Amino acid sequence: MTVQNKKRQSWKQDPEAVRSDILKVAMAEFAANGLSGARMDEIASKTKTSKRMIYYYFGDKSGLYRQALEEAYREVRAGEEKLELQDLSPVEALRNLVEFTFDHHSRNPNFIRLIMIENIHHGEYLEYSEVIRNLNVSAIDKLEMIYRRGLEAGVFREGITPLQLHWQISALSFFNVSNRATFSLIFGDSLLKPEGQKALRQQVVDMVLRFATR
Amino acid sequence: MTVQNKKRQSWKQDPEAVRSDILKVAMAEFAANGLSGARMDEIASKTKTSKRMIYYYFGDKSGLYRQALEEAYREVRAGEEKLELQDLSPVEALRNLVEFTFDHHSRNPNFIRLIMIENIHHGEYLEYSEVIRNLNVSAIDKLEMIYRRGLEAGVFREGITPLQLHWQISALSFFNVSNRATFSLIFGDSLLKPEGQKALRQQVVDMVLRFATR
Amino acid sequence: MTVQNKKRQSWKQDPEAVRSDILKVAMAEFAANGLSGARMDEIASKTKTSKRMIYYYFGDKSGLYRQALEEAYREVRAGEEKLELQDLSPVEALRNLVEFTFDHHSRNPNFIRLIMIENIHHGEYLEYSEVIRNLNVSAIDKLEMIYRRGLEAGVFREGITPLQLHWQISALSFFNVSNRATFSLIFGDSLLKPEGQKALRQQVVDMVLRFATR
Amino acid sequence: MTVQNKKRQSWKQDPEAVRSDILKVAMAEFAANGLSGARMDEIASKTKTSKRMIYYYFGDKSGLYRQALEEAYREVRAGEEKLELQDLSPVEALRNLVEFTFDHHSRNPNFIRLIMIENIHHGEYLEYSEVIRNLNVSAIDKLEMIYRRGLEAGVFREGITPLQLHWQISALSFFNVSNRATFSLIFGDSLLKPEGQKALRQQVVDMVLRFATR
DNA sequence: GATGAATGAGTGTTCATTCAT
DNA sequence: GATGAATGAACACTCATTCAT
Repeated sequence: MTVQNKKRQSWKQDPEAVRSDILKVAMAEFAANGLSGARMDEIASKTKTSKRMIYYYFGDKSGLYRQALEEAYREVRAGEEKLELQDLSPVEALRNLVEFTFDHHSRNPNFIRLIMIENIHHGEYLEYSEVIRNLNVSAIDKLEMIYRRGLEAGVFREGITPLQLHWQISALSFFNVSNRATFSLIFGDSLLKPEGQKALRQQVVDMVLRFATR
Repeated sequence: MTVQNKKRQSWKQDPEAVRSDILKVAMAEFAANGLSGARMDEIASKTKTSKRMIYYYFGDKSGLYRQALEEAYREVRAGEEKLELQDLSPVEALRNLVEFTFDHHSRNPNFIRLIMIENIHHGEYLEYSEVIRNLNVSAIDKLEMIYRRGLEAGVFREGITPLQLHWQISALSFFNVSNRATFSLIFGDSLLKPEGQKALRQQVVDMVLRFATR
Repeated sequence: MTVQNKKRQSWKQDPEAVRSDILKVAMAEFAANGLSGARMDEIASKTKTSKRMIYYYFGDKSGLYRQALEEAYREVRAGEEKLELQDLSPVEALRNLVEFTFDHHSRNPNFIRLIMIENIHHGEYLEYSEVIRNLNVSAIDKLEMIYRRGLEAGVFREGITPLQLHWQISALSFFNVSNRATFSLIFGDSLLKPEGQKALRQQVVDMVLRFATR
Repeated sequence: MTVQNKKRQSWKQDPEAVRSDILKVAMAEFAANGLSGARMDEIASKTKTSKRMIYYYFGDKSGLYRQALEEAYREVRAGEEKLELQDLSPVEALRNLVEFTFDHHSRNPNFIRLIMIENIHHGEYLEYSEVIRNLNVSAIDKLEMIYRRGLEAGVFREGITPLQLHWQISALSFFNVSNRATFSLIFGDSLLKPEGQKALRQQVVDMVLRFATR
């Protein structure tokens, strides 16, 4: 029995594993090279299965890309679900949420890159995906609750919406990953080093708290 | 005389105009489709000249992309030069700078998109461009001066570097353009409408000022 | 069923036949026009398959050229293997080898032309081919044996190496094909006509034997 | 006055120098890269003048190539004219002629390469050149005289024509240069080193003399 | 379900040559 | 005569996708 046969056999009769293997590879390739930059041959060769299976399961390149994007959202949001904030004071809950978001984005650069790529494509693939929109309300729900509790406790000021707060936290956390390449080329990598990141993180938290509190 | 002749004749022997025409088209095409997504044929057809001339002046696709990116930086930085802040109080100067950056990014989505694309490519084309790095110190210089004056006047707090301040202003202004597609698909377009943008702009200014002042 | 379908179907799923068909065409085209002179489109159109398959099997033009060159060497050396000399006296064996070489080169002008072309390219494609170097020792081996036997029998003189002998036989046999065009243009085609060739062949044999014998 | 102006001025009003400069560059480029391999831009840039002048003087690429080939023949034949053989014995004269031819080819590899290239092109450019055919009779004339004197003196044997003798001398001298690349790749460079060349030269002379003499 | 072979439309690039000044 | 700019046809090569077994 050849090596190829072995490889083939180990995946036989487990379609879900095949799908998942392909998706994992596709996410990495699309994140690394963009939609038009990624190569189907390259994706196939890094897969445990064959090109035929990609088309079998995902239809075409667009389909694969869209599902890779959905999978990326799913994974990231699954991570967010674990965050427990209800037992904290509003200020502490907000602090935790900001820190978590900052760290989370930082640890998932491929996710950030996929979102960048999707924005380059004007969100046209996200548009046809019913899966994704549902995944994102939770982020707002959490903020909604924290903000309401903070208002009631008199520690947050009025005139801010949870969506705006989410926008600001996202902006500061997203940019930290998305623009690393150009920013460090122009201004050096001092902000990318551990100490630089630690300071930025601290300031981002500080910034949001100062903004939200009275 | 055919249409082609007309087109040809009107540009003959004006190399700078030809170069500039090509660059303008290339910036738009690369911004719209990315590096691998953009088509040389498409760029050429939107040009007043021919594909052959693109190669004559820019060598290859990478060369055209790199110079389009450089040109984008040049144009944007040229806009920034006009900002006059020295006669304003530190707080007003900072407010003006933030407002200007926010508006400027908002008015130049193609510039933002080119930077996103370059980040997707890990900054590898910016890396070989000596032109660009020099263009960006002015942004920091302005902040340096404002921050120092604010410190001396006792209105700004210590422990912040101009580079960090620049990072934060950039993050909030950049994200507002870069992530419009995905953000509005997920959370609706309320923040993109004129009132939404007006509020965000106000909050970004507020955020930075609260962060920098005592 | 269209002509294209017919053509396609008859070759489907027989990779070795496809490869071989391409190589045969490529050898002829490169021999006729040189490396830069040959056209991939022309090669493809003379093939039973498509241009795309050439790239599938051979990578690029250089790869096709290199493998065509290798194949040419292989075919020619395969022909040489059939030569049986061990039962002949040293003089007769040498005579046979010279005659064979002269005739063989004469019957394989495309092989000669490919070698000319490769020399024009400074042997740079042969350099990266491990295949070829191994194919050529047999020619020397044969001469080695003949020469040694001739020395022992006292019919050959000392002071000649098999490699030198091979060089001389090759020179006279190679030039006869390689320089036909210019030589006949300048001096007429008397040496190319059957009688001219017969005389030259006789003289080449004579020359080598006089040189090698006491 | 710019450097370019200077360059231009120095050649003004000297068309023959311009022609000659172009031809020299063209010979080298065609010899190095072949007819289709050579680039008009490359030739022009190595010239002291411009591309326009090449087309002005030589019409097109073919014309330039043909005249470069003619010039190469002219230069080489001019060298041969200097050979004085009438005061030598027939055997010494023949020895000198062989040695001279061997050395001459060895010292003019570009000439050899141009002839190889022209043979690759089936001599089609030489065909249209009246210049060249006249240049080559002298080589035969010399041999004619030597051979006749040798016959009369009883030192050369009958049954050989001067053209055949020229063919043999040419073959051995030409191959020594033309096939260096492939021969040394396959069999090592021992025959190309000074000692190897010295021995070959000696053997070529030996070979021709043994062949021609009784 | 699995694999290498096959496809055609397109994609970036190059070349000899000519034009305008 | 001299020069940089311009041209279009051709050229090598690539890609997502499908077929045969």
